[in-house]
Amino acid sequence: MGRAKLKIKRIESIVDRQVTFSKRRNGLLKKVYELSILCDTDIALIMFSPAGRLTMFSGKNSVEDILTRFLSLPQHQRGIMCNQEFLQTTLQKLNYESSLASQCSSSSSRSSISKNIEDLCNEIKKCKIQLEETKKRLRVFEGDVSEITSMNEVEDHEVRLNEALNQVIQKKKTLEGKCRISEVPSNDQIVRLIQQENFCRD
Amino acid sequence: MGRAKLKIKRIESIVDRQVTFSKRRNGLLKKVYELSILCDTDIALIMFSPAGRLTMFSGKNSVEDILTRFLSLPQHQRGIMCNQEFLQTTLQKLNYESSLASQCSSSSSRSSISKNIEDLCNEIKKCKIQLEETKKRLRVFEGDVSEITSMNEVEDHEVRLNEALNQVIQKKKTLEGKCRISEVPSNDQIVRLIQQENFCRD
DNA sequence: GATGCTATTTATAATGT
DNA sequence: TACATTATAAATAGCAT
Repeated sequence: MGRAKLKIKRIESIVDRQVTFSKRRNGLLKKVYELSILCDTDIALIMFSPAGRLTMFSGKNSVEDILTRFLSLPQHQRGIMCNQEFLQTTLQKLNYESSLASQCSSSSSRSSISKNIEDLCNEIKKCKIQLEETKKRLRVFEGDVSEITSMNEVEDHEVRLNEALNQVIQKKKTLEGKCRISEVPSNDQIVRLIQQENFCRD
Repeated sequence: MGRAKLKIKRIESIVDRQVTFSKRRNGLLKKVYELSILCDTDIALIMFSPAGRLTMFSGKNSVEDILTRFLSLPQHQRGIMCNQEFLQTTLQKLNYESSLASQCSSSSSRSSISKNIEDLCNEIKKCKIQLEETKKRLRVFEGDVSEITSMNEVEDHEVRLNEALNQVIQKKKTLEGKCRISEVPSNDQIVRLIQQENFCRD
C-alpha cells in the first residue's frame, strides 16, 4: 500500500518509524473498531508506541472486562501463561483499586474528591444501564414475551432464537460425537500463516 | 473495500457475520503483525469470535508480558491514554449527563465522604458481578456456545430455547391474528424440526 | 512530530465454482 | 459449504508542507 511496496522489517530510522507507527496505528484502530461492530465481538488491543506510550482499544466492553474474560478461560484454551496467577491477582487488585482503594486514600482536595465521587456515580449509572439492557435482551430469550409489540420484533426474535438453537444443537452433536477440543492457534502459527499469506480460517 | 461500500453496523446474518469475521480477522492479524515488526513495538490483540473462540496475537513479547506491562502501569496512565475516539456513543453521553452525579456532591465531612465512597464502590462491584453473570447467560442465547462443556448444560439450554421459541411463536400467532396475516412456517423452523427428528431416532 | 496529497498497494464484499 | 476470483473500497509510502 502506498507509492512503493514496503518490506516487512524493522524500520531503522527513528523518525520514519514514528511516522509509520502513527499512521498505521490509526488504520489499525479503525479496523479493530469496525470488526468489533460488524461482528459484535469482544476485542481488546493494547499497544506501546516506540516511545513507550500506551494506546488501547476495546469495543463495547472495557479492556478490563475483556482481560477478565480472557483470564478466566480454562488454561488449555488460553495457551500457556507462565505468570497467570500474578496477572489474575493484579487484575483483581486493579478492579478493586479502580473503584475503592485509590479513591479513598489519595484525595487531598475537596474538588478532586467530588470529581472522584462523580466518576464513581457515572460508573454506577453506566453499569446499571448496561445491566438493564443486558437483562432486557436476556428476558426475551428466556420466554418473556411481554415487551414485544410488533411483528418485526417477533420475527427478529424468532430468527435469533432459531440461530441460537441451531448453535446449541450443533454443540450437542459435537459433545455427543468425539469430545474434540478446539485448538487455539499460537502466535508462531499465526506469524507463519501470515508470512505464507495463507491464513487460518474460523 | 470490496464490491460495495459496507455500513459499519452489526451484521445480522449469523453466517455473513462469521464469514466477515474470519476474513477481517486475518486482515487484522496481518496488520498487527506488520506494525509490530515495522515499528518494533509491543502489541497484544485478544479477540473472541462470534462463536466465542479466542484468537490472540502478540509480537516478539508474549501476551502475558504485554498484559503485565499494561497492568503494572499506574491507573491514571491507563485511563488517560484510553483511545476510544471511535466510540462516542449516546450511552456515554447519557452517563455524562447522569442525574446521579448531582446526588453525589453534597457530603461535608471527611468520614462520611469516605463512607459514601466505600458504599459506591461496593455498589459498583455488585453491579459488575451481576452484569458479568447476566452477560454470560446471554452469550449462550446469542450463539456463543463456547462456555458449554457438559451434556447436561446443552440439554438445559436446548429446553430453555425451545420454550422461549414456543412463547415467541405463540406471540407471533396472536399478533398475526390481530393483523390477519396468514402463517407460513419459516425455513429455520423446518430445518430445526428435521434436525430434531433425525436426532430422536438415534 | 503532525497533516495533506496522490500513486500504488492492499483488503475485502460480492460473486463464482 | 467452503474456497477461489474479481471488482471495488480503503490504506498507506513517499513527498511536500
